[in-house]
Amino acid sequence: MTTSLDTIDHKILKELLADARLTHQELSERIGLSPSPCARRIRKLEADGYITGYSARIDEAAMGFGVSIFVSVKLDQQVDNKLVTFEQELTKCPEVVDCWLMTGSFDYLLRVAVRDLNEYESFLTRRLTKIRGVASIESSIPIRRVKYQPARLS
Amino acid sequence: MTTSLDTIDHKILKELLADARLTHQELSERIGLSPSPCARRIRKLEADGYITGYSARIDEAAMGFGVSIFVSVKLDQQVDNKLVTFEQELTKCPEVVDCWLMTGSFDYLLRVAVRDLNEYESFLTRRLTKIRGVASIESSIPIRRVKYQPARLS
DNA sequence: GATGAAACCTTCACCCC
DNA sequence: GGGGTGAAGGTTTCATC
Repeated sequence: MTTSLDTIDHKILKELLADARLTHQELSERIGLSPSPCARRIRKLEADGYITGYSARIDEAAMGFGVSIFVSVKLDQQVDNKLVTFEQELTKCPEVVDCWLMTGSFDYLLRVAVRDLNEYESFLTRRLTKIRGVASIESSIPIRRVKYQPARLS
Repeated sequence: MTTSLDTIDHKILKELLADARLTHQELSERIGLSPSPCARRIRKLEADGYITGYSARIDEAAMGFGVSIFVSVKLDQQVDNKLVTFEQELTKCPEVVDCWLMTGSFDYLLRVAVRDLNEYESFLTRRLTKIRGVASIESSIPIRRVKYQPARLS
């Protein structure tokens, strides 16, 4: 099923990462191939799981959610049902855009996107601290995103 | 230029966040509109900066970069040229997929995507610690991504 | 916001190396 | 195995209502 990727596949991924709405024709011109093998390769990259979908890039600030906060969360116990409860509740929160289960001194690292610090306060007091098992919370405020790639390619 | 978004615009953004390659026809069926006003609204959302582009979602693990590490970096001084140097060097590193300038006890928060911990070690020793002004580094290893949305919509 | 026609793109069978 | 060609069908676009 899955063979390893060659140079052309890498070029296709790079172009589609930059612009997913490229037509097969334009893509084929950029990588120096005709449209039909191009389309075949894209289908294979999708079937093999290299490409999992396509997303619009949406400007969070334009949407009114220009403030991001990183939140480190510690639970009182790392037992399975506490983790499950926390994750279920958290998945429901639209403010939480990214969440990782961590090793080390904290259990979860979250990125929360909010309108302003008032909205963050109500998220903290009404939602996050209300989840059973949450022992402590530490907030870190970023100034600016310096670099962002949705995924590493090379 | 920018008027606020109505329900239909929100539906369009939601659908394009989930699948950026939807045709205008299919999108119009899902939101209950005909294709051409649908296309007009998309162009307006792009022109007004709500949609900044379209990306393929690429599976980092499939690409061989299945290990993510969060790295907190502190510089010896927060003077402007140290920040500029650090950011320039960092932008060149393919391993660094996400980087934020932070307030508080650390200066930068990075997410690094690597093949394995050996590659991470060589990134640390050969690249990150070689950048002038880096005073200290703390690595945190995630187990699993619990939730991920490229952007908050509501 | 809808309609319809022209231009464009995708797709597939088929051919080639 | 992979890349190219051309024709059929579908999609986008634009003027128009």
